Amino acid sequence: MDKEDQLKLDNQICFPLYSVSRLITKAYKPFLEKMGITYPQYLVLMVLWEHGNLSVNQIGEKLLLNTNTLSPLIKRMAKIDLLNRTRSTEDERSVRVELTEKGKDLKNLASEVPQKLLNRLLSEEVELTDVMLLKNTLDKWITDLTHKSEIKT
Amino acid sequence: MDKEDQLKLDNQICFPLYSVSRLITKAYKPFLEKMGITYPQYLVLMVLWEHGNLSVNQIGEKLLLNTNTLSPLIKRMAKIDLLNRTRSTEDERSVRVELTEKGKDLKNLASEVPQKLLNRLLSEEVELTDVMLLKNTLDKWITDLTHKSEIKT
DNA sequence: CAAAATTATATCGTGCACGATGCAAATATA
DNA sequence: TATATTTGCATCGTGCACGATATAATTTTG
Repeated sequence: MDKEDQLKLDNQICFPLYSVSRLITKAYKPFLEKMGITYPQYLVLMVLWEHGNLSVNQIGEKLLLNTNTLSPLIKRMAKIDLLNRTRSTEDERSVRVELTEKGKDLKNLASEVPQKLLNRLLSEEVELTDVMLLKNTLDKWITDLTHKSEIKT
Repeated sequence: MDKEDQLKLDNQICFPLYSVSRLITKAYKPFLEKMGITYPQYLVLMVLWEHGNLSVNQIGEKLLLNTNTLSPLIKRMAKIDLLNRTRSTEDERSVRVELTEKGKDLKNLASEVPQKLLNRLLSEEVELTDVMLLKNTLDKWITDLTHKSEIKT
């Protein structure tokens, strides 16, 4: 593959990754809308369901997000009564995030989501082929990388 | 895998996809900053380099983006003199997007990017393991899907 | 112990994404 | 041909992402 080809859209790992990521997020949307939440909010809930109360920072570590994204996000979630924010007493810098009953209850609704998503994708040919395309690009890309790193060592 | 496990972060295809996509975009950043562009702007340029002048709509088809995203994006690119926007004379609704000399010249700089990115990722253990994690999740996920669709038919 | 460095969170500005809506040009239809 | 529909683009509002910066609390260091 020459430099010209490498500049083509499908040959750069980033584009399939970027578009499939958006596609899958969109596939989640109808289910999340029923729960009244967005996709990043769903991620925060999943972390809290799994690990219990955490600080803003700890949530960020799990999701690879900084506070400049998380702070407003968590505040919006507090506004719709999914969680409470309280300053820690031992460390006044730290904000403890705690699920409300409403936040905890959503887990029941959410537990159906992964299955429903799979079923939905099975009936949507387009999305599935895009996912397969990503898989192929990713595989090729990883083969490339491994090959290169072997040469280096 | 029961419903409880399915709700865990790493078992939902969306999260690795979402975080690796952001990770890779971030890896592109230093290279794109030298060119004075963002990642979505880089995508638009790649499309135009490959296909020549296109309408806003045609660009959207390649990138899977609607005009509510593309219109402002392309206007920003026009502002920094990467391209020109002209209403088509045959069809007054259509806007033709045409690279400026500056936009065309950027291709030379860009042609180095894919190689440099690979090298960068080879030296960044963290990002690489995340990519591998995505690959594994994706593989497992696709196996699941194929299995399910076989049962259905 | 006081000054410096670190840490946890928050705010600001910019640029996406995207659903909803609007509008004018082009096309289809009665 | 008048009307309805479709098409191409744009705008608006909301919610992320994220670099840069700020601030207060805590910890480290001289």
